[in-house]
Amino acid sequence: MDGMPKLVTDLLMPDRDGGYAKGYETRELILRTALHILIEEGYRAMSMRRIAAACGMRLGNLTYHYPTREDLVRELLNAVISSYELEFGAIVHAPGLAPEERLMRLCSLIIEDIGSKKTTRLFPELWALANHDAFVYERVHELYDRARAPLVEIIAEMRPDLSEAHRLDLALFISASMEGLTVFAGYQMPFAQRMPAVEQIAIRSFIDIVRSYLPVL
Amino acid sequence: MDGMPKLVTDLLMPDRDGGYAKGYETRELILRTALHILIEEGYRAMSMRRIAAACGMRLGNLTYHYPTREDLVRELLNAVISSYELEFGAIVHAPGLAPEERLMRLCSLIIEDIGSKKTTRLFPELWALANHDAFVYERVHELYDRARAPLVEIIAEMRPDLSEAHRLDLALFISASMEGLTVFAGYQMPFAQRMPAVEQIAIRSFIDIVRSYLPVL
DNA sequence: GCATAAAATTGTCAACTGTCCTAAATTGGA
DNA sequence: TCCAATTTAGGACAGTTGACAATTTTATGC
Repeated sequence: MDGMPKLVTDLLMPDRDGGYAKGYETRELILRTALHILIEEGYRAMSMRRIAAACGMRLGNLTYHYPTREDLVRELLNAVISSYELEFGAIVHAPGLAPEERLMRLCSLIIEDIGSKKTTRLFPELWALANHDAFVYERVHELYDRARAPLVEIIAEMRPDLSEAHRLDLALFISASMEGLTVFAGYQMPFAQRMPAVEQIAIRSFIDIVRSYLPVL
Repeated sequence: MDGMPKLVTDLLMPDRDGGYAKGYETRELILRTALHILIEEGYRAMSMRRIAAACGMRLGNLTYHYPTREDLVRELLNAVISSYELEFGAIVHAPGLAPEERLMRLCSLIIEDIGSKKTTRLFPELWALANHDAFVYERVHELYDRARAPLVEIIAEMRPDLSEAHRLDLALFISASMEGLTVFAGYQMPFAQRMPAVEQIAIRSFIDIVRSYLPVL
């Protein structure tokens, strides 16, 4: 399809409870196809009929597996976000390394993912949806909470003198800084080629601020 | 409506060429109403009929002023983005101040704007649209180019030793960092209350990195 | 105030949307 | 192998969408 690396597996399907194997495969095809349309053409184009057609199946079959569009969207988000959670859960358990080094590697991984087509295209859609849909809002920020956790841990090692709240502030800034790169240096964005340089700046900046941050009282 | 400050005037209408004053007012009402729906309910809800109804007019009249939905969206984006461009064009012409001080003020203004309901809600929609619409992509990044210009200027004063490309890299990082705050600490976002603390971290971090950045060869 | 350009109304069109229902085909365990 | 559960097909429904055309109403320069 696109690039080969695929940092994050596209979808993490929920466990199959009952039903035939065929149905499970069909549901996976449906969600994968829906995700593809969402990424390539946007949320507006992701209609039930459009998904069914792209799957090569009839509308009736689609609505058999996902009775309403809301059901489909919820399951799609769950599957997509779960795959990111899985990824960030398995990351950076590299003990023995200095916290600075682990911070660098973690940020590198996140920024590399931000440069991927999937993430660059998907997350702006999620951010827009989250502004008008409580379920999406909840699920997206739950993901960010988990992605921030290892960051907070590393910061805690580097700055045991700081309160938990101040560590969170630092993690928030770092997290937000990286996410913001999506729009400017993400996949096919105007400054995608500058990503390596900006990444260096970002990581240097993050280490500096974590080392030197002195909260105002 | 919401908060009173209104950093950026909502819309900058194009000059009226021909037509009655009534028509001009109607077009302004249409775009203002469309923007309101876009912010409150998202792009999907912004249908021609929905806009017409919210304006208290008939669909036929709406399509008289904007024959196609695409026309309306284009004009809306032009008007909205123009108002931001006007804002950032008139900003931070405060000579006599140290560049660090001007950098701080500029970033404060941008971050304050990011915390507003309008910007927090509007820009994620624009980012998502830009991924699937060349016109929106063009217009949004044109806006960012202009918003980055004063940043690059200040960086040039602080770091005359750097090449233009490296100044741009720094400006990109700073710009992206701030935009990223939208999702985490923007209007009604989970960490909106931490915005002041994160802003302090951001600005300290920006000044540090601009002062100390040493590009790799 | 009047004539005319502009604006607004009203109704219609085909295409698309999500949801639902029934019947046929398929799957996979007994 | 057979049969019941599951999956798929196919059609229908009411509602919505963007676009268009004919008509009436309103605004404004002369």
